[in-house]
Amino acid sequence: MTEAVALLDEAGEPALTFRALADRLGGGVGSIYWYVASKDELLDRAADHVMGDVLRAVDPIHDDDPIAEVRAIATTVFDTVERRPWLAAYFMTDTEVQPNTLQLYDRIGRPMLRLKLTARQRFHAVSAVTGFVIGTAADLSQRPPPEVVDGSATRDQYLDRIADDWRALDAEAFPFIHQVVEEFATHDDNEQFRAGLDLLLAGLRLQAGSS
Amino acid sequence: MTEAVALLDEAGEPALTFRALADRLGGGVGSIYWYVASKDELLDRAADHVMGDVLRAVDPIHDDDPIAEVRAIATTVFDTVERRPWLAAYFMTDTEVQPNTLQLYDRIGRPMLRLKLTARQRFHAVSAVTGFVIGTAADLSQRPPPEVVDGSATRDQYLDRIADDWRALDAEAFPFIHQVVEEFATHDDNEQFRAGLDLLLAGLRLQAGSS
DNA sequence: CTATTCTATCGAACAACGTTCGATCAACGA
DNA sequence: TCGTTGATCGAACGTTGTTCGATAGAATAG
Repeated sequence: MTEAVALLDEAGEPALTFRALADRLGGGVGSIYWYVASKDELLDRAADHVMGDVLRAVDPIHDDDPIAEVRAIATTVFDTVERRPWLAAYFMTDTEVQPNTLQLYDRIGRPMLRLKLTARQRFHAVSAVTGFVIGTAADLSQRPPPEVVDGSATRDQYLDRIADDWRALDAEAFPFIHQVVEEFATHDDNEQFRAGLDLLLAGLRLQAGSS
Repeated sequence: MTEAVALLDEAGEPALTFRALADRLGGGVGSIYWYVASKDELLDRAADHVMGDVLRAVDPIHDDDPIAEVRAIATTVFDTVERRPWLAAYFMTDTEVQPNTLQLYDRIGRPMLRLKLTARQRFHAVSAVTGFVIGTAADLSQRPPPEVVDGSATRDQYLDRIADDWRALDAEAFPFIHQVVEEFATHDDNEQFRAGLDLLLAGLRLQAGSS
């Protein structure tokens, strides 16, 4: 059932309509409502289904350095979410129908137990990591512009156009953008995520060291 | 025009429909389409309108310590976005119709110019901060559950119920959750955000110091 | 064996939404 | 006076999520 959902969102988020799903399953529209109560719950369950895969992919990860282990897990989560823009909005929205997500949350926090931190610090650290991973993924793989969807331009062309717009800005009114526009034009999403994550984890390491 | 929009989303996001907005403005439905091309653009512009307020609120902020200045700006942005769950999804989605957002982006990066970093490091740092702020705000002020919307339960009651569910989990299968559930039950969103932001900024300070 | 409940399916119908479109009207310059 | 332009309006269209009663087989009870 949710297998068919996972297949459908590979063809874009707004393509997942109750009627399209019913057709794909060879059933009626109303039947789906026997299994889920609403579309929100459908997407909650679909998101949790994906997190089940992440959970399995993350299972063998181990590192003697707790922070390195968190980093490896976070990177795996990011790679998965970044490929599925719809996922970010339904991550951890209803833990009652998302058991896999709950397990993943615990999995991220487990290495932190080996760090010398207070319970509160640990809670804040894990929340910060998940927030950063999901937030950055949502930010980077944001709703693609119409001209990319209809195929009249590639994603690279779109980004190049933005870079050109930025270059045309006044250097005195926008000193920072003026300086980093070339970085923006040549940036790589994954590298950008890892750089931010490393900043966060460096701060965490500092905190764990000076307890 | 967008003033009316800013008023309407105070009454919830899905309440902003073209018909409701037209009624509020005392005009026709079609008239709105003379000013905006689609609902996406309407929300893009509404988001940018709010960012204009943020920009003004942030203007007088100055601190000799660049990182402290970034912290103050980020906190202001967070406070604004957290109060408006719909905002996160439309932050920096189309800079062509969001001049204020573009200015704000530059404003966040400007103190970083005083840090000893490479252009690439600066770009990554600002992206990390904005991603963290927006992502965490979206995560914390996520779509409220139905029972809170219809007033049959308060937000605190809802969180208490989740905490109870978490307490009922097996301590061996969920060691981390078991340890932090009390922190979750008594947590404060703002404190949680600031703790994560401070981790991120501590990492940044480390990087700037060891250049 | 029969009657009754439960599980599961189905699609017509409803209300609400974003969007399109042609009609309309005032203002203005030629 | 006429045609052009800026601006407004609401009826209409297609799609969406959701509700509902009808239906039929399986299981269970008497």
